[in-house]
Amino acid sequence: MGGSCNERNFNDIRRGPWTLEEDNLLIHYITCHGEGRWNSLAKSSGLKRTGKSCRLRWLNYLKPDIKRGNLTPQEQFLILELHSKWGNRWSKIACHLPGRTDNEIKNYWRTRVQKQARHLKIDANSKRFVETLRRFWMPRLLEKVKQNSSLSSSSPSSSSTYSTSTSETNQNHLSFLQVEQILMPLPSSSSPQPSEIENPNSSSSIFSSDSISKLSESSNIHINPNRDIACYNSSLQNNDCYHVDNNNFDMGFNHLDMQAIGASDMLASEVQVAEGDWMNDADLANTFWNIDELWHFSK
DNA sequence: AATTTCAGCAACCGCATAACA
DNA sequence: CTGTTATGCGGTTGCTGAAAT
Repeated sequence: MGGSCNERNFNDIRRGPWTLEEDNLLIHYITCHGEGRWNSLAKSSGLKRTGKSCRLRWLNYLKPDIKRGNLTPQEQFLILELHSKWGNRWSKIACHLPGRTDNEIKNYWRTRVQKQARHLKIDANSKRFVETLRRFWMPRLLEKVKQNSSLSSSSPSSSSTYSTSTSETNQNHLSFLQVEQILMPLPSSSSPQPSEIENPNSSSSIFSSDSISKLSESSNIHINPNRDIACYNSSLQNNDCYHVDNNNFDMGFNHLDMQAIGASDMLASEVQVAEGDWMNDADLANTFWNIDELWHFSK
């Protein structure tokens, strides 16, 4: 184990950021010989890097199908949902987001999602936080998907967005309808059922076990409009404070007016139904106000 | 304008496990 | 079966650039 350092003088091993020359060397070598056998690749290619380092650079940065740029709302939605199912199984989650690496998803979770949890003063791995995401953040992301979808469909230049599966840029730009299609009807009580949770340490999922792969694969499923989305959209229509920034797919939380949410009886009651334990907590109001702070702290 | 702080991301490290001799 | 090597995964670190002071 860890033979690379034993076999080569430690001083010969380069560390830190990769140079353009190193990248080109690695790309050229893999183009000619294929990937894999990383230790021998590292030696044969002339790179003064460990096999591990070469593998990581290739998989996380140089591989041709790697997608760059901000995560789309669809991708963010998938991450949140899959994480609620599987926890920190980054590579497993990444399997459902073509072109995204486990490292990227992990970074997204740590820098964006956990930041929100910190501001809310909620443990990011807690059921409570997952419920908050489920009630406010994920509907918000779906709303963005919807907005994005309607924009795309109304724009002649992007009319082929969802039919061009080979387009790297648009691979994950599912329409709102497609996202909506994977949503399953909520059970009468939206509290998590133990049988629905693959990871006993994780929290609830509002989706069936295969709905996520359906989302990522964009397959044909009957439409089951989600009650949360409907309620949420309804609340949005009644409040001008909410706005959508279609050019910024970063956390929707940043722009939500939580005073509006806090004033929404519908939302509050929905949450209480869903999560009686913590929402009966006398801290309910404070929680909302903490979320309110969040908007102003974030970004 | 200079300095400090902070967020985001690329890269590294240790461990687990698969593959192989 | 056992030991060794290769690979993959998840946690952590540290660099860089932007924002704040």
